[in-house]
Amino acid sequence: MQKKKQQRRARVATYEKGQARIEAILEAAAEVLISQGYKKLTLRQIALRTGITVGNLTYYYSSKEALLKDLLDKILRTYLDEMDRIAEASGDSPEDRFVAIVEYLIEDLHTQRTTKFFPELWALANHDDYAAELMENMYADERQALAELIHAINPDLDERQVNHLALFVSASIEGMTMFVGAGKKQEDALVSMKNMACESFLLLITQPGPV
Amino acid sequence: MQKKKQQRRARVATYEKGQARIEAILEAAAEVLISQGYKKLTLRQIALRTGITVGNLTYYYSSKEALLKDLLDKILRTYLDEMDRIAEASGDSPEDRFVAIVEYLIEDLHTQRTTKFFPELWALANHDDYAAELMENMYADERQALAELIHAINPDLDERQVNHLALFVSASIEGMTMFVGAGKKQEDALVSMKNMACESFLLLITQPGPV
DNA sequence: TACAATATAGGACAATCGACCTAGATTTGT
DNA sequence: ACAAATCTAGGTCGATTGTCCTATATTGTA
Repeated sequence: MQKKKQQRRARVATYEKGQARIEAILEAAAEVLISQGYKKLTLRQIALRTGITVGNLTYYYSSKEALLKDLLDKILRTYLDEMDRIAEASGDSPEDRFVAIVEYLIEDLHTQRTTKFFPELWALANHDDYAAELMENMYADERQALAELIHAINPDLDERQVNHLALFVSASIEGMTMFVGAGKKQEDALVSMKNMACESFLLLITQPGPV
Repeated sequence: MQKKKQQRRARVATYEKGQARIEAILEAAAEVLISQGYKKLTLRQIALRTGITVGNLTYYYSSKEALLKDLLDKILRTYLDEMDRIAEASGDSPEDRFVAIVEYLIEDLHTQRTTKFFPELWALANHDDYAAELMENMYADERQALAELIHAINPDLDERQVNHLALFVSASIEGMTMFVGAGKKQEDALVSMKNMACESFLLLITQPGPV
């Protein structure tokens, strides 16, 4: 048996003050991660940004690992929630809804938060099993939403084709992060990318080639 | 005047032994970065893997920053060199050469090295100016090669269209890293992605929509 | 108002990091 | 073969890290 170790997430905060503190801590941690990178995501930086002491921080999170888990959970959940909101709020035709999601995902790239956070997540997932699993689950949800719309657009596609198309769409969009993200040199090409992506994806869905 | 500081790269190694040591150090550093991530890329890990002492390591690299620069230079150069080789070695028609490059880039994803290294590079580029510049230069070279072929395939496209198409192609491929890379859950979809990408890209190039 | 639960501050601790120093071993050119 | 250049080992140093501990302050409740 290897390192068991008491591994609760955040301390159960019963008072309002404690609840608010945990929120503040996670928001401060997100800001540090995004503005300074994972290397500088230290307990002291987080405490400083939250406006509390390290001692107080460790009262809420007994380990950095637990804090990181809550942080990743919180951030990824906001992205999934927002995507669900977009998917439900947009037009009735599957094409409209598909385009709405693709456009949302691409437009979201020109926020500093998204541009900086995801590469950190991908690097983290390289060597952190929990981050890898969380990331995989998030993208699986995203692909599921895309796959349903793709199937509705072209019901002739079999399940494998639909899943692979969703995967291609998702991967293509994520790849834009390093090029048209906030502050990147090609940022002004974001609109072009959006149009190309929509056109290309719809063509691929409605007129699938061999394989 | 801020931190000037003597900033040579590697010590000028005049003996054969020294030259070989530097090569061994950079290879060991690459292995550590890929197998353990940037967080564990410490002078002690690198020295251990090289089979030398930390004192000896700092004789060749007076700072970790200098070592990292040489490491990134070396790795990125190998990718550009390989891409040039592929571009020249493949068929005569621009379509063939375009497809050859796209297929090479995608197939390369199922090596551990590529799958692990690039997310580390992207995260590094988030907060390290040198890494960001080096990365941008590499992708600019890649886009240049793609753009030339795209123009040859469809000479009717204007320069802006060609550049944006090259950007879309490059971004789409990079995005696959997190999904069909070595050890990823969707790795078996790599062949499908390759076919979809080639089909989709060629369609986009030969039948461009508005914008 | 009292008392127990919760929250906070401040510091100590071992471990690890990059950087630096010095003395000795090895290699090369003469 | 010998001196100079190069390479190597081993240790120390201050700074930073996550974690832990104790004393005090604040809060909710009986």
